Amino acid sequence: MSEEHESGPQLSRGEFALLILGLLGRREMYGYEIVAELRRTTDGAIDLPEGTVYPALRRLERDGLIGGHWVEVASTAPRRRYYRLTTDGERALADGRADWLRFKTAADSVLDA
Amino acid sequence: MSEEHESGPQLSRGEFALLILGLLGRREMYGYEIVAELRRTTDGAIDLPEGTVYPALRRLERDGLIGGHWVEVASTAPRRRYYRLTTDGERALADGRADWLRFKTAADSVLDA
DNA sequence: GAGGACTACCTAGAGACTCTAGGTAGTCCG
DNA sequence: CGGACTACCTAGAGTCTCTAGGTAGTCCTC
Repeated sequence: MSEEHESGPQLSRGEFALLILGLLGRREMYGYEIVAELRRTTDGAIDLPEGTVYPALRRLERDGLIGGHWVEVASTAPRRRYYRLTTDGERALADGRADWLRFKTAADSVLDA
Repeated sequence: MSEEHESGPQLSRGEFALLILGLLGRREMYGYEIVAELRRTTDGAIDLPEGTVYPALRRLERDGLIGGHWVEVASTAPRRRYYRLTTDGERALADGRADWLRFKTAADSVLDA
């Protein structure tokens, strides 16, 4: 009673954003690289289309979780927008990791037993 | 080249539907019970509002993954609509479990390392 | 030198899902 | 009578993912 468990939205709402934060927690990366790295790191299990990633990056930047800056690579090649975590982003990543752990355990207990 | 990995939509699109299938893989249940059982089984980590569960049940039934039937409990109490997995539902649950395993491993490799 | 593949970015719009915030209707308790 | 509980339901807003493109330059191959 009065527990008032704040629950709120469960993980899975923007689950992919957490994966992007996870990658950016390692080092700066640019959008195109994130797509490739996600595919490589997960052996192809997670393969987000660019149309999913670029908007997600803009949302994350808009929300102040990541910061981006343009980098000219060569006069010939396309420039890249590199992103890194902000302080808020690091906090969100830590929270997200905890949520993921909880959710994973919970889902396992429903799907396995 | 020609790899053409069919990828398709990742898990997380309708992730909660899989949890419902997981519960129904154990035994017949009705909507209100599913909400409570999900909360109980997961120690409150997953606490779906009824407004999420009832529409999900109707989608699953519409898609032929579960079948429902009304049961009168007592002349006084509200009747319940019990659901059980269909053959297609069992197959979907098996596929979903495999997807979940892949996704879980993949997400861990992004979030941990 | 045309076609294709690759690096990088971008957008619009459709579709699907989750959540909020209710409502119905009866029971039981204080 | 107010509140809590069992069970069901819906409408609408909001958010996200995906499809399906487009831009623009480089490089390789036939």
